[in-house]
Amino acid sequence: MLDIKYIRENPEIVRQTIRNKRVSLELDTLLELDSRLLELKKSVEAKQTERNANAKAVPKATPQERPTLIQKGKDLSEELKTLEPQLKELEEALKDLLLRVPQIPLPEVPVGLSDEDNVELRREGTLPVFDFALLDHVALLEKRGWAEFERVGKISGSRSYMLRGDLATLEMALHLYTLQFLSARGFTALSASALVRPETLTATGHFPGGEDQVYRLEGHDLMLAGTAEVPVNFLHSSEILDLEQLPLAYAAYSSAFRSEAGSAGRDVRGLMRVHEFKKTEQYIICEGKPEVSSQWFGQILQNAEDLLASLELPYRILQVCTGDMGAGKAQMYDLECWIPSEERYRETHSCSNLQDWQARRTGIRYRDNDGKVQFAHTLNNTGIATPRLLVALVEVHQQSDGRVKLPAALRPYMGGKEFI
RNA sequence: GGAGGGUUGGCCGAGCGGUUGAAGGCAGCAGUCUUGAAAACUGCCGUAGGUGUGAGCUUACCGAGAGUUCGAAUCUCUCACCCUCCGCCA
Repeated sequence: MLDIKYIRENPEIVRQTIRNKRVSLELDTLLELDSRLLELKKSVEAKQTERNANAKAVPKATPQERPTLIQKGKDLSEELKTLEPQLKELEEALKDLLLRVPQIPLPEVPVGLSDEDNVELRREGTLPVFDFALLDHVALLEKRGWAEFERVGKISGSRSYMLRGDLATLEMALHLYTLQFLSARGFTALSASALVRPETLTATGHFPGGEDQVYRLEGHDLMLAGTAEVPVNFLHSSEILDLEQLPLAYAAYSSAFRSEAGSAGRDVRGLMRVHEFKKTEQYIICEGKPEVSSQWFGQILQNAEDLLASLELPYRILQVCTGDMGAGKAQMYDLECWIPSEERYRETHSCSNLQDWQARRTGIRYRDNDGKVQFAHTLNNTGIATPRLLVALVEVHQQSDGRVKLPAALRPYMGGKEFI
């Protein structure tokens, strides 16, 4: 959410952003609604002032004057009963539109229409060379008995899976490793539930717009979040924090649920795109200054890079363009890991700086050194998401005999084994 | 799932249908005193909006929403959450 005052004062910047981010929104409708609301509000408040003054006069009035005052109060109350709902309606309509106004991207963000316009910043790591016929992860997992795919269809339908044996423990090892890795860098580990109220998804910015991506529980006002960003963001909703409490850096492990509506036919096989996965997410709430959040952006990007490097996985970094970045984001980089069987990089991490866009929706504020209440900035980046990362891991580190060589960093978490 | 009790400002806590945006305390800020600090004393000290150069004026908000009333933190209803007991359960 942007400050309505900012929108009033900078309509052209906002208009341009709406265009660049390919958001469907009529800014003029919003501005017109805003001025109508302001006008109506003034007249309602005038009536309210009158009503309050009148009501205050009643107890002081003589018994003779009293009936007149009470009648006047009744009349005012009657008028307000028609005006107030109108006001409320306008307020809600304006809020609906305000929730759709995108965050202004940072100046360096490339303008573009789709993921094709994302800019590759660099590639890291060495691509593996195989002197044998490499297996894709599905073949490898089947060969090693590391997953259930077909049988699971009868349990949970398509895009579901079970990990078996060493791969099941490897998944947990990865998350434990990540949690400890981030804890060592000052993060607070969280094990979060993905079960959330709808308003938490509005607060993050997934709603309005992403409703069809989210599973909802029949008969309950609860949904299954697609990332721990959702519950963690709402942890501090409506709070006014002390400056000393910031930054809050969380490493949050949770299940993540995605309906994958609209991606039928894509990545239907294997572990690449599933309905339920496990993710350890980096989530930052920091002081609401661009230089502070930008520094954190660099830090959580670095954390992810260091994790991937320690897992000995080649990856590349993409600077995501305006058309592909999501309404709330001021800046976004994707990390993509090399998938040997596909001979291409696939997204495993998404690093975002929302600045105050999310904090405004959520009401995450703090008192600055002057005692003024400010909105915080929030950022998030994947730490590790499985099983997608397992795809890269087993494929890159596979051996000719079907074994997988574990990167040294993971061995302590896998009983010291070098191979599985 | 059943029964009961609760939800008030950063925290604790009072609150009769009218002069309460809310006593009192703590914390915080400023000042007096002091070489300095502490103590003591004095003052300030919720959020969001409108309006005004400004002091200020004004509106909303006492878990959320609706209602009764000239007037609601105070009364009624619905919901959410918290606590206690019972049941069930990992």
